[in-house]
Amino acid sequence: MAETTSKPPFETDIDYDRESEILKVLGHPIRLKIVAGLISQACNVKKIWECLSLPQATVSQHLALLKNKNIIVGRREGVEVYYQVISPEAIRVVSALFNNLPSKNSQL
Amino acid sequence: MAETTSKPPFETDIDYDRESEILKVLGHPIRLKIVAGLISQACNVKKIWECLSLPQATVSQHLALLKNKNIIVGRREGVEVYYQVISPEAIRVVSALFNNLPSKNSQL
DNA sequence: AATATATATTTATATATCAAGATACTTTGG
DNA sequence: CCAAAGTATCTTGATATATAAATATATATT
Repeated sequence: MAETTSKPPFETDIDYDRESEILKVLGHPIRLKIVAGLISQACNVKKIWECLSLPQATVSQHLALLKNKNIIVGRREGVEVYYQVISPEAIRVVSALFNNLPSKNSQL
Repeated sequence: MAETTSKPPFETDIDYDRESEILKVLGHPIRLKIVAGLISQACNVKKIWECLSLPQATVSQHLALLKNKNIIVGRREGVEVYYQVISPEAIRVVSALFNNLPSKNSQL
């Protein structure tokens, strides 16, 4: 049944909306820094904004976005919230971008 | 000297602006489709917008952006312009995103 | 309950991006 | 030079985004 034409280079059976959404979220220097950092180790919010010398609210907003897009999750430990990256795509992308071996930090 | 403190997870010696810029450019479904397609084979503009069923102007604008950010280059062949991906980072990122072996389509 | 610390949300404003139609440019053939 | 095909740019209105500032919430300790 059909589909005999030579497969064009522009696929249609990939969720480009979701994939590009991940790239878009990572496509901001602050969020990329945050995610790259969180890949190497989970971290609480205060340490993040102190390390990056950014206003707490700014970091919190970016974290909220990353959380809403299911790139990271936070687990509460007392007063603090520790975030970590849970999106395999995000981990692969960031690793590839920085030319790390994808297995190097592999948490999954 | 100095720098004896345990290296924090948030590096500062990486060009996050440029790296995030690449992700941002790729972070749009149309551009991601275009780049993914162009990675597998260089292509002229008309074929691109025909394949994607998009207005020519829309595709041309996205191509212009990709060109300005040095993700792709076009070479003219008569009336047509053939585009191809030249950014190694973009190739790595897209390959990683789609979980391809990075060496699979490797043109470099 | 009151306070201090950590984190989140809301609001306002400036800026950037998007899609698509209209128009202009470039190259080739006549 | 002119017309046609392929491609690029300009424009406009709609939508999304970034950041700061202020405020709100949650938790732990006293």
